[in-house]
Amino acid sequence: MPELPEVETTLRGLRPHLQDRRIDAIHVREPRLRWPVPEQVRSMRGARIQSLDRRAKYLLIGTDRGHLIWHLGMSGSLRVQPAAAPAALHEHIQVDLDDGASLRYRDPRRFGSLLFTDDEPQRHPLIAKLGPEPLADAFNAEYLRRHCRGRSSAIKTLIMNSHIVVGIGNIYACEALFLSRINPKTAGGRISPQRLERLVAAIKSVLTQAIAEGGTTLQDFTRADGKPGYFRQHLQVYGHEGPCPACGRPIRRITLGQRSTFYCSHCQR
DNA sequence: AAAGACACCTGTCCGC
DNA sequence: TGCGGACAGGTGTCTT
Repeated sequence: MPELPEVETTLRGLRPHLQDRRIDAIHVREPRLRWPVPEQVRSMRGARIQSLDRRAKYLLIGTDRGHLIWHLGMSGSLRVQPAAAPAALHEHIQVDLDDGASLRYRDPRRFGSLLFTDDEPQRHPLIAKLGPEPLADAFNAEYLRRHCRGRSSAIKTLIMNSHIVVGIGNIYACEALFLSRINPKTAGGRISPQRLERLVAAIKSVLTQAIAEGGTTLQDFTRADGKPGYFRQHLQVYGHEGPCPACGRPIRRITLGQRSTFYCSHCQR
């Protein structure tokens, strides 16, 4: 479900509720997530939350006893509710705080994960080899060119590859390619530096706007306060099969790397 | 090394 | 109303 803007929205919503709180209890109702929830998580009772950060689509919760590393997968969401509120369906984890509130993790498909590390989170095997953040200066046209050079993969799969750049999922990959007028199927190695420059700018632009709108709610994404994100109304091609907003010809839907891909074959070349 | 398929799991929607 | 199939915001792992 969540791409970078949705995770960032979640982070910003959670921070004021979690910062400096003590963990009074952790209920793991269903440990069978993408990886089994480790035993150390259950023993975090009494830990003090000191920091809340994001790396790629991972939420990093720092405490005086180590870090929780939380990924929302396709269908995961985190919300703050009173500790006494009943658990919803598929609400697998509940973290009770010392102010009577609680953090609730709901994830119907269980593709998400909750991990623990007592090391620096950026050294965790899942995080250590990730590419740069898309909104950081390190992600620029020269960087992208280096990683596209000589590659036959479709540009869409390259920008969705977290070892090249993190945080770009199916929605924003489609949108950024539309904005930069690049056909998603084009081999990365056959795109000019000028067009890669446009693509980088489009990626930064669409992600920044989506964060400002609180992310995209398609079905069930909610922010920490339960409200939806409002970027959906700005989507130009994702989920659309009607007329292209630029030229009026039909938006095409194809499959690339086993993912639905929406684009305009007239505007995007 | 790179590219592509597959796996994980549940819910929803659509056509018959 | 029920059933089968396609599809869904992610990503590590396996095979070529």
